[in-house]
Amino acid sequence: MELDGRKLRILHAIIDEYILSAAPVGSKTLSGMSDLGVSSATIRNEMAWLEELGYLLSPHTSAGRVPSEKAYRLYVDSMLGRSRLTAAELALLKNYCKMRVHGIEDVMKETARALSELTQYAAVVLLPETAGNRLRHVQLVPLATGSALLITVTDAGTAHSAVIRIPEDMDTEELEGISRLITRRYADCTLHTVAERMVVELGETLKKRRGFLTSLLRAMERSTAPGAHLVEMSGATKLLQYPEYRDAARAKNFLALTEDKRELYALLKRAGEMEFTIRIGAENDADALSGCSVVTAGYRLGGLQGAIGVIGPTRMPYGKVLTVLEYMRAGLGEVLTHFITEEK
Amino acid sequence: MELDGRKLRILHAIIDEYILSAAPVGSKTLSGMSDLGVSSATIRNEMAWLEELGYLLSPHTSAGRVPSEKAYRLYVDSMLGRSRLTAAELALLKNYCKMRVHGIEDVMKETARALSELTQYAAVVLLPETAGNRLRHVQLVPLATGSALLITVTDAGTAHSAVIRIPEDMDTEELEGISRLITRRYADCTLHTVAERMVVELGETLKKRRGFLTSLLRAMERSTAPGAHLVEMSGATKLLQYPEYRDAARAKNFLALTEDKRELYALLKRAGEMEFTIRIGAENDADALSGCSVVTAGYRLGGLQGAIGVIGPTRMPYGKVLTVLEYMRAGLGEVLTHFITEEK
DNA sequence: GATTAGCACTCCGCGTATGAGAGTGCTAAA
DNA sequence: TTTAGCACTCTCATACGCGGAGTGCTAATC
Repeated sequence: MELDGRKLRILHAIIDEYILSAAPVGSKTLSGMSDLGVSSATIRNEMAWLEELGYLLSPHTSAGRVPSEKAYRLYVDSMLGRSRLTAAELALLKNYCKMRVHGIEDVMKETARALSELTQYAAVVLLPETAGNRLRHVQLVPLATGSALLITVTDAGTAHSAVIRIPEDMDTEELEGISRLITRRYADCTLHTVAERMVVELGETLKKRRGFLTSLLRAMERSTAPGAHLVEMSGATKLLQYPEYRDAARAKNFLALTEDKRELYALLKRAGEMEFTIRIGAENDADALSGCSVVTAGYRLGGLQGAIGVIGPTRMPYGKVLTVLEYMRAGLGEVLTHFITEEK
Repeated sequence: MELDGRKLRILHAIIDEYILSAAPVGSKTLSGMSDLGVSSATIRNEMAWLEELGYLLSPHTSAGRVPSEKAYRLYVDSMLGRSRLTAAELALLKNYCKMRVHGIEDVMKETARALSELTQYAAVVLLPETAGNRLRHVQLVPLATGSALLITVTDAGTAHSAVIRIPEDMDTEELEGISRLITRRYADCTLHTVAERMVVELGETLKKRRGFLTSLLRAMERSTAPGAHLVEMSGATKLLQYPEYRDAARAKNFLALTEDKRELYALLKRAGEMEFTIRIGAENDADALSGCSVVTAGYRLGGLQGAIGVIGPTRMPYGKVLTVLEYMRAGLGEVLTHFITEEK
């Protein structure tokens, strides 16, 4: 059942070669290029074993062998060698770290772009969650009669806005007063606490506006709720350059992820709690990701918690991708410093 | 040089048929199905003429004929019949109009989604411009020491935020004071006016903070500047279902638009000033749009001005698409009512 | 003179055949 | 246990032939 050293070395060589060439690898090429020191016939015997054990697949009788998902799993679990970045890649990363920070959305977009550029795969970034976060500021700005813009700022450094209906007789002064009241009273409370207390507590002082407060709270919860807008994706079309996405149906299947990000959100949400995750092929339960691998790195900074990740074919230089993610996470940390509210 | 009535009718029939079938249409099929009342031989003669005049193309000797871009241009200029929407389509539109409005970004996303759903092509929506718009509110919220979140609300009903550096000794009170000062003084001024006057005028009262005011203004201009975030695109992958995008290279070329929206922005920017525009194939100067047609409808609501549009193959039921755009524009108007600040 | 029927011609697409190439599995020898 | 050799299998590229679809031209017809 166990794989002896030579079988492992052969499997390793096959995976490395296949990641490079995307073509089934045969016994002859293998004996020729790697330093295994055995003939092609021996390798053939071992390959037959490896296929028996489920680590290799033959597309057909006389093609070479292709690593199975089980093989990749073994590869990342035990055979993974970290890799170094080239000077060009380091330069790109350095450049990224020096970017001018405008808003957190820009940071996410830039991060996704850079990550995709570095890996040449699709990159995804999960914005820091706001659920457990604290309120910083609330502002109501009148728009038309009967409607106003509600802006909620959390300590994640993000502003969320929503249009809400307001009573017709509510003027600018009153809106300003309510804004100030909420901000004063609940600054630095978690959103959860605000949701629990606000209507009850302020409802007493503002008896007449109780109904309004309720709808205000609903709008606040809705606009700060984690959702699709928290996911940034970049470079999805880069995958079209790889042979595994030549098939139009499969490409379309994958690209559907770009249109509806809820699936991605669910994916990254879980991954955000881990240092690293590598999900290979069918290990992703999303249909659109069949035949894809997803590698993610979670980050946590102050109260912020999010994740960055890369999506590509299962044939992926996992070591390299992990290294890039590691560097990228560090870079993101640097960039995000400005956004984090001081710990008290 | 002129096309007599029969040539026109034949050309019209060819275009209609080609839009339906996506396959070159021959003289025999044409004489069989349409009510031209002439034999295939006559049609052949006319087709030879039409090809001579540049309205038809033959992929090869014995395929049928395909309409040229010149033919589509003639078609939309003079032969276009408006079409009716089906009950299902009207239902979809009605449903769209009843959507719950949260923020203007949601409106744009929803509009693009619905438009793409209705036409089965890629849809784009240009957010109302803010350039000529007026300031409603400015708010500075402290984040970490030395940084704050700047929020600018315009009368387009949108909030723009940006992280800025602030002097270390500036406290919450002062930030609040400056916010209030700017809001009081410049509410309902155009952003242009604010940019011209603010630093000079307030610089006098706040001598010590002149440098800060300058960087504040820069951040305000930057975050409210029209840019890529103003364009919403939906359903780009729908185009993959059409035979003209089977070619992977072409598909990739087109999908690049999803990644970098500046090109789209430029495209829609010009279109926003027109009631309708139809740009066929090479009439779009963007490379990514070769072989595509872009149909747009501009809208203007209160001070807001934007555009909605559809991108698809040149083989497109232009009449139908125009009708959908017309309805959609009306629907968008209804939905946007809440966002428009009252005229004074 | 315009229209049409007829026919030769062209080109594509498809199915079949064929051969080279690559890789395997098995057997027998080292 | 390893290796050399060989027959076998399967794919891929190329070639060939053939039917189908459509055209252009010519001659007959209205």
